[in-house]
Order: sequence, then C-alpha cells, then structure tokens
Amino acid sequence: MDAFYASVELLRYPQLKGLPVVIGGGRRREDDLLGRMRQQQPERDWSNDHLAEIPVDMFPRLKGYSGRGVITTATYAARAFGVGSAMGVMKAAQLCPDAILLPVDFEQYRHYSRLFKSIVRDIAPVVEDRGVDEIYIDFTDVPGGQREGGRVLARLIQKCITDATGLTCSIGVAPNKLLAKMASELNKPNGISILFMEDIADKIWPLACRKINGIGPKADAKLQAHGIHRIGELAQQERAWLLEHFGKSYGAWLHDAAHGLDERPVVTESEPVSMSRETTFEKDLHVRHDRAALGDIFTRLCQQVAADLQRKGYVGKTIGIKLRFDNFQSVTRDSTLSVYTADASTIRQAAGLCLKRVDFKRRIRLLGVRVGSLVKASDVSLMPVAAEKGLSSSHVLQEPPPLKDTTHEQADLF
DNA sequence: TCTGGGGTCCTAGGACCC
DNA sequence: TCTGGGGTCCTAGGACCC
Repeated sequence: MDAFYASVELLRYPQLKGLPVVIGGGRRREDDLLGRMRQQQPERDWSNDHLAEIPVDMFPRLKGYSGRGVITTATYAARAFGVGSAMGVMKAAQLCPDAILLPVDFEQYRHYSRLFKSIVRDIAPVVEDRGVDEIYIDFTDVPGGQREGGRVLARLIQKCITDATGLTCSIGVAPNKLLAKMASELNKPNGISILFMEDIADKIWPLACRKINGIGPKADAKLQAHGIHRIGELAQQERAWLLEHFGKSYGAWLHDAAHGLDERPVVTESEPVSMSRETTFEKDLHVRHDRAALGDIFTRLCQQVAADLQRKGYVGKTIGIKLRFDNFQSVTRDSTLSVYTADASTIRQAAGLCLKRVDFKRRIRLLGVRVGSLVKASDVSLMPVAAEKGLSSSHVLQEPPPLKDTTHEQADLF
C-alpha cells in the first residue's frame, strides 16, 4: 500500500491532500481537533462527520513538536523534503517544519489493512501476510493470472482496492518473492511493474545492494567496504568469496539474491512465535529514583502482554524483558518456565526475576516484556490428568524450579 | 533537539543427555 | 588416564523487516 498510514489519514482529512503530512511522534497527545473547533465555533456541529471541514491551519505542525518519536509514514509531498520513515521527528522538523504532524491510529490502519487483504483474497486466495500494509500474492493458479505477464490481474486488484477503500497500492509481478518485492518498488505510487528473469541485468543490477530485501545497513556497509555498491557488482563476486566473507548461509543467500534466485513459497498461514509490549519513556528513568513509575509501567506491560495472549488464545513459557539504556544499548534477559501461561501476575513475577539479572549502570529509556515459545491455549488445555487432580499442568509435566526464598515483593526490582 | 513498536530468524556457547 | 560424537534446549545478542 502506498504511504499507508498517511493515506488512511487523508481519507479522514481530505483537506490535507497534496500537503506534506507525516504520521508519528508520541502516542498519547491526541490533539482533539474537534474539541478545539467546538471552542472556536460553538454554534456549528463538530461531530465526527465533520472532520473534513476542519481548516488546514488548525492542524499541528512538525515545528511545534517536542519530544521523542519517529516518523512512521510521510506523504509523497513530505518525502520531497527528505522526510522519511524511521526518521526522528525532531530531525524531520528541521527538514520540513511546516509539515502537518498526525498521531498514529493503529485501530484505523488495521481496519483498512483487513479490508484490502480480504479484497485481494477474494480475487487471489493464496496470500502471505507481511504486516499491515504489505502482502505477497501467488498468481500462479489464478485464472488469467498469466495474461500480459500478470498485468491484467494486477490492474484488477488495484482497481478493486481503490474502489473499495480509496487507497492506492503498487504491485510488482515476478517469478519469485524476492523479485516481486523489488519490482513493486520500481513504479510507485499506484504503479505496476512486471519483471522477468531476462530483465534482471537491466533493471535490477543497476540498483543499490540495499534494495535487496534482506540486506540491511550492516551488510550494506560491509559490502561497500569491499567496494561493492550495486547488485550487479554483487552478482559478479565469486560464490566462494561471498561464503568466505559473509558466512556459509548468508554468503550463499547473497549470491543467489544478486542473481534473482529465490525459492521461498508464498506462506498463507503461520503461528506467532512471541508477543511483546514495550515502551520508550518520554525521559530516561533511573532504577531507584523512578522506582515507583517503573514498577507501574512494568506491571502495565505485563498486563498488556497477558491480555494480548488471552485475546488471541495463546500461552507461552519463555518470559523475557528488554531494556534500552540512555546510550541506546539494549539488553535482554529471559527465562523459561515449566508451565505455559498467559497470566499477568505469573508473567510479572518471572519478568521481575529477569530484571534482577541486569546490571543497571545507566538510566533506562525503554522497557519491554515478551512472552515466547507460544502454543495455542487450546492445545495446552488438552493436557491430560492435570485438571481432574486439581493440579496445574506444570506439576504433571515437570517440577517447577524452586523459587528463591523471596516474596513476590522482593522478587521485583522495581 | 538523534534514534517507535512489534515481530522473525540466525548464531554461538554452554548445559545436559545418551 | 585426559577425553567422542551426536542431539536438544536454553540464553543473549544482533540483523533485519514493516
């Protein structure tokens, strides 16, 4: 989907069309534009149906922002100023101070995400989820999927999505996922690109290595250090040389990728491996000085993960924490229980013990709680015997490790 | 005015078992 | 004595993606 979050916001605020708009920043400063309109013009009806009538100059600008956060999406008008995803908001404010800044509204994005995905599935059922705004589609067995190299079907999908949602997308059609992803970037926004194996030398090799999905900043820097900047240069490297410098697995993958080779299937179903909640504080916090605040946040994170697990019907047995210090260094600690759980206080206790294994030398900027090794809750409840004897399944499976002689209170660092 | 939040996968070492 | 060859599970960190 093209500039997905921003495009969804423009559906609500069409008066912002064509303007530099960015989505991001802090989560909770809901600006309540309607409330301010009611104050200014109490005689008018400022219910939710009138969002489109809010004057443009009422919207908050990047220059008025202070605090932490990154840009999640920028409209194409904002990108013209050099503003882009993952950029710090304060940095973006320097580049384009007059850009309109809107807070993220995941509820809304998820709604449109489900909508466009279901439209695609009605046309071509083999779909792999790649997050809120991206999917892979297998055209192979869709009637007409091969016509004009896939262009006919791609056009149909684009039209159906736009008709139903008002949103645009870009589609790349190619023999595999790696190339399809790259093709989809070649003609944005609202474009279609058809890419055949024969086109690789012309259309892919001139691109920067970083354009390959799977080459990130680190691998790119290392390639550049060896004088390899473009995919064509990467393709020219001996396979053995790549194995030697990038390891057996990654080196072989690099070589294949540069030649457009990718055998991965389109995977339509998958089970989650972990669920987590994390938060970056507005100001870095001190373990002791801010103990109370940290304790509250920590408890809330545990409750949120527990609620997520329960809502989605999963239990997990590896409980972990994540911290990021003021120097941006992160540490994680985890511990595997003998019981599967989705219970907030069980998570809270195990996570509390993990915290005690961390050396706090710096202020903390981020705190997170994670539950991994997930299985469906319904599968665990099938465990025999436990319920009848009134024992938790842990006693049946295995003895839990003895807890140190501390109370719950003492187990908590915060 | 640095640098969100939610994920997956890989690597590597060590414990432990047969 | 001085030392094997699997295999699995756990933990920590890190790269990468949307």
